[in-house]
Amino acid sequence: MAEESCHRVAPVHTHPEQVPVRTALAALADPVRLLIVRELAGSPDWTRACGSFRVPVRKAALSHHFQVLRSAGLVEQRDEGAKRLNRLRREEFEARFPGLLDLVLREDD
Amino acid sequence: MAEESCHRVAPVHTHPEQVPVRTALAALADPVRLLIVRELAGSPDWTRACGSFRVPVRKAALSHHFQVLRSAGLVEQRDEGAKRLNRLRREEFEARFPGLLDLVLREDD
DNA sequence: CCAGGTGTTCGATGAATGGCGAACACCGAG
DNA sequence: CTCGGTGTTCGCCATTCATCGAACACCTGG
Repeated sequence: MAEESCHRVAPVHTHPEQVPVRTALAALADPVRLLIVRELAGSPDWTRACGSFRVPVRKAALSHHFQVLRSAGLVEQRDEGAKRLNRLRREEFEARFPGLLDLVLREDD
Repeated sequence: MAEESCHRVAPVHTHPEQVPVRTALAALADPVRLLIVRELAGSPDWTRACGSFRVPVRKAALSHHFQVLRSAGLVEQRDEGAKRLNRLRREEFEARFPGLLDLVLREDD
């Protein structure tokens, strides 16, 4: 019945199309998540593991933030060996919330 | 020294230009405030008093939400007799956060 | 197989947020 | 002036949220 071999449980994703506006706004309203999204926007897809971001929180909190970002349709994750690589869902998110991503990326604040 | 006559203290406003993105996003991420903004968007300027909105909270909470909306540069208020009339700061907010207002107004969710 | 690195999950905790009623302040109508 | 309506402020309470350390699971390199 198993689709693939005996790998660890894949992360649960939500497609931007299914995301309510409030969820997207709330996800982007947090300082740490904003850091992650911006840093991720400046890196090629699938080049950043979760632990590679320069954020002022520890692993547990970081893991929680990635859960929120997945639920908001902002981040996609894939397991690569021991690491979990990330990708910003630019196109899909832009299609669902036009201009929103640009808005938070073009900020210094 | 008084600018006008002996009126009650005017509400404190923040211009959208001075509003950090996080503040704007957080303000719009609340269900009640979203109701207010949407209802306000469907009414002409200065035609809606605070108490005239169909929201599921009482006066005290409502007053709090308007405080948040003012701080986020979303709403402007003016005293007219005993009532406090409201206006959605469409132009200014749009200039500061292009597309954001349209995004939350074009939603059914 | 073992060790080290990566990430998740599980309570616990403290802070922030949103809600309420009550009390107060202000205005216009009578 | 008194009253009813409008809105703010003040405690107080409940819920949510971000954070942590510790324990666990998984993968890779030796």
